[in-house]
Amino acid sequence: MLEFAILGLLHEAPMHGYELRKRLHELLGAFRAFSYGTLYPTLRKLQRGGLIVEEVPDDDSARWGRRARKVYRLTAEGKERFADLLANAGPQTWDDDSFGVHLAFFSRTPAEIRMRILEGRRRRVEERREGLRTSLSATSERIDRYTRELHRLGLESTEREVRWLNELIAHEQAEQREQDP
Amino acid sequence: MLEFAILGLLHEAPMHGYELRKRLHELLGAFRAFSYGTLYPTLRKLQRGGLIVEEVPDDDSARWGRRARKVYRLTAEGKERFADLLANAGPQTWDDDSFGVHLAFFSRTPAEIRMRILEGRRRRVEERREGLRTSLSATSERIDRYTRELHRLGLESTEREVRWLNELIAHEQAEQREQDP
DNA sequence: CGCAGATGTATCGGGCCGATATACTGAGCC
DNA sequence: GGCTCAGTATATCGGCCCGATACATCTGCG
Repeated sequence: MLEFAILGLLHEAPMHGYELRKRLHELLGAFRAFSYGTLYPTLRKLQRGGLIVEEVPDDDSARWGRRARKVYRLTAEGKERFADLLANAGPQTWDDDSFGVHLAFFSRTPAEIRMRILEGRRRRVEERREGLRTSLSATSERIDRYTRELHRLGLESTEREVRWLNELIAHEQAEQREQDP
Repeated sequence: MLEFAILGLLHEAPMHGYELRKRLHELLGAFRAFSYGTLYPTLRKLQRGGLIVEEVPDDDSARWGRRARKVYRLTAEGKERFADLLANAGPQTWDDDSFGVHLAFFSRTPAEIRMRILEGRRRRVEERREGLRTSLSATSERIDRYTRELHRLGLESTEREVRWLNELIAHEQAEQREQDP
């Protein structure tokens, strides 16, 4: 997931680790964090895989004190890999964790993939919603007041997300109709 | 987290792994999964720590084929440990991941700890809400339509959760007043 | 009788987090 | 000039947890 996000962000411009993390936070803030403890190892992994290259700017003015910042730039292979990941819409794509990240790069995602992701996510959230409805309608003595409240909040947010997804899907369809004759 | 949940569930009755997972799912379904890949290693860890004991029922009728189910029972140390964890209300308690689990065992949590957790969680969610408001009000060209939509959904759900927390907190306070003269 | 689906235990590789260490920069203050 | 403090920047390590996978048994259905 972080690999995908890094590749997507470096598409905008070359960046160093700290900056990547800030942009990541800006983009996903509420949904996903990604700590440095994952970021730096992942950068090294991408580097080893030849998807990004590290560049220490020799331009003195671009330097920062005596310490050099490491700037990462996407390679051709990296761009290719990102395109592959963009076109990939599997079941894990609609996980809580992945969905937000994929959405953040939606404007670069092919229209029919966007649709598949949106609909897959909707199915997923609807399933969860039904589970919560069942659990709430059951007059089970097993579930106490607080758990019930938790499920009530869960039900509300799944319902809200389904509505939100429906809006997005409708918008996509409208756009599609504009494109086609 | 899983350690906490297992200890809490075994408080109800001794159980084997599969059953624990089902109860866990019932309790947290929408918020947290906990796969077997975590469950079984954690059970062994708890066993090594002396917090639970494994009991293979010698009663033949309780057996399941030739293969014995392993039933786990809480020890006195385990109960003690769970009580400690219940009384502990630190900043990680109001993480997305932990909060749901803690709430699921709220009826066994001391009232003032419940209050601290609820208020801590509220602060946390309010901070996230403010971040999203800022990001949405900024007329930034950096953020595209889809990311904006994502933030809009995030804002709505944080707002709803704050309201939900306020209700819970009000209810707690009302209960407190009933107790005290 | 056979077979699908639920029950049940277990391992392994890998992703990610939180804590922690280290070091430099710039602004504000006296 | 010298002080502190917040922000910038890179990095490692232990540990939690997930998904995939494997294997075995029981139950109900046709």
